[in-house]
Amino acid sequence: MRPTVHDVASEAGVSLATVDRVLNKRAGVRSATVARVEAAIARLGFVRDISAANLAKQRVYHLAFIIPEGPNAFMRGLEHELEQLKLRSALDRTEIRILKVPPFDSAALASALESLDTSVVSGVALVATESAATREALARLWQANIPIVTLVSDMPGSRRDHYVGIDNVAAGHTAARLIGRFVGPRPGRIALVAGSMLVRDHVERRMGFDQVIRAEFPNLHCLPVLEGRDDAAITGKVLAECLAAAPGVVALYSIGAGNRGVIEVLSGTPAYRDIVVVAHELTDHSRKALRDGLFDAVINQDAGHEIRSAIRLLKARIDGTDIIDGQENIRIEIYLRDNLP
Amino acid sequence: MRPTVHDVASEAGVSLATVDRVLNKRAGVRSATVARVEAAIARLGFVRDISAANLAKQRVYHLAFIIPEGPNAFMRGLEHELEQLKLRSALDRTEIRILKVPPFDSAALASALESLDTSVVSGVALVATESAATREALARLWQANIPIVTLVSDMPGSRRDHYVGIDNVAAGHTAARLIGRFVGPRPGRIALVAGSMLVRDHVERRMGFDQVIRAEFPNLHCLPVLEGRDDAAITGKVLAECLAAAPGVVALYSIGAGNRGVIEVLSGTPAYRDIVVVAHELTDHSRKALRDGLFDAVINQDAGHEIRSAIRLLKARIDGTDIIDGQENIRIEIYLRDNLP
DNA sequence: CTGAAAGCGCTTACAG
DNA sequence: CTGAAAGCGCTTACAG
Repeated sequence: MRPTVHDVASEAGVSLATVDRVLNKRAGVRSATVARVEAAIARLGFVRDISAANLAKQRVYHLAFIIPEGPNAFMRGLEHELEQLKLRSALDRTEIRILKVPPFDSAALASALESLDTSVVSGVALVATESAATREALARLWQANIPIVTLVSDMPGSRRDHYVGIDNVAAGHTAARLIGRFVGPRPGRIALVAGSMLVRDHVERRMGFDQVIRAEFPNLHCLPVLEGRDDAAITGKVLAECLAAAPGVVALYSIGAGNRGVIEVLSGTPAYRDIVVVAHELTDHSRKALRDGLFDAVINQDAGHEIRSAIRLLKARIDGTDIIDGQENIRIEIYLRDNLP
Repeated sequence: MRPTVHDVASEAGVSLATVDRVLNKRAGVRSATVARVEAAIARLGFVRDISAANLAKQRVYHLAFIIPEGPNAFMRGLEHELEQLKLRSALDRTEIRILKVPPFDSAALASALESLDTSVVSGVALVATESAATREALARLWQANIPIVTLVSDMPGSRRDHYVGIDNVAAGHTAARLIGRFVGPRPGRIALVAGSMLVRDHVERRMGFDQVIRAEFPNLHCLPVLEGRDDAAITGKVLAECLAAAPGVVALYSIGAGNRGVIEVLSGTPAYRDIVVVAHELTDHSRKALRDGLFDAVINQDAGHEIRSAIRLLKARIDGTDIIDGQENIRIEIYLRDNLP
């Protein structure tokens, strides 16, 4: 049998209340007593039963998720996963609150962060948009000892405990190799369509893509990046113009969330059907494009996994427990039409 | 506040013990009383707190994992994940027992299953090898109402609750498309190296591979399957003979666990370096081959995910709780040198 | 600075 | 067939 607080108490010759004080690092215990209890804990190899503690405490984890509003299908996917979990959240004493903010708007993000009541919220996950205001808002939470996790889009150097998402430079490398290998030795140009070059993940993917194309596929050449603002209409327009103007485009890398616009343009013109296309994020549209042979590969990060991982990470920091690294590592998933989940 | 057993008891006008009897479907309650309690549960929307129940019960989950012994790196990976979890298993009231059996030996598997004490074990996961004896052994467990999960290798039609692993036909499709696209339009032959054509997963991968090559890549032609018994020396020998005898091999599909033998042969002869290679399972050897450019892609299933999923599925059946489908879906992962985890 | 007692939401003998 | 009381491993007022 595992030792319990009772065992520790009698081993240390103190009461349960005192063991509890030491266990939870509460003030007001003589240091000699603390030492006695800690020695007993070590001797017995005591590990506290978190679910019993949570039961006694009637602990509820109040987690806030801040994600961009708008039509971005991937963000809606994250929201959908959150909603699913909310339905069963009472089961695990978890209260999830979703705050939606305008996309690409760091001021709105900062004020959402400022609106959080640090006496209520026990952990925060956010899709980051960088700015000084965001940084300061995070610093406030940090000072209140509230665990913070960035989701999908990171903010290195800020007060966050973890980043839950993929390595976007490596994702760019991956896209480049797929395109380079699928196109083969023939020469040609590559069209790049991003949402905005102000967003860190798009910049990183593009950078990674460029590196591998330059270094390993000298037959290919990248055109300047088109910015479609993750909007189908704008994306379609700029892409159509680009393809009409630039001959010899053999491949296309869709960096952001503008897949619907890309699909419309490509499926509208028979001559474009041979273009090798690699896009990001598995959605209804990109799945269909993959099945129809319009897209050749889709690079994905699993929204469900990311949400569950963010929750596990926040709870682990709240409880002071360990995590399993492999479980929290978000993979750069490659999908062809054959291995769709 | 969520309703508790106390609320249900007073709502139904019975005692806690009676609520508990109804909740756990224990016999010896008048059906009128059962109805009253069930009505109260429905009216209140009561959902029982499993961790409180487990605390009161002092429940321990006794899970048995049966996996093949021997040098197969993937199986050793599964075992490693299990050992990692055992270190922290006391934390979640889970006792994991690993039984190792000779590979490809259904008689040994069956007797391992027969050795399990149904009064102790609460759930079983096994890497299946098909046979009548295995089937009967599983039927015994099924009769004792013990949840069963097949791992990595399935046994359709047997008494198992779930299969935790990939769709191997789809994995074969995926390998075929990668090879077809990477090779491009030039004609050539494909060497196939499996462990044994008596193992269901290898047969299925091969079948899926063949389907896609025939239907979509008429420039390519599959050679007869070589059987290396998942042994480096045997694999190396048969592959070397095959490549020496058959000219025009442009690609190789390593279906089973014989990657070390494949690597030795390919890296030993400069002329073989251009062969497009797709292999299964990420191990130290296959990672290195990918980085060195010897392998072009590796198809993987995540051993850690599979172990965690098997445990979640068994516990859910034991507790009678729901699962999240997306979380238990094992992906056909594609790795290039760029997206290695 | 420390302890005795009650309670978190369940289950389990034991009595009747 | 049903209920009162104690207990699972922890925490929390309240007293001293």
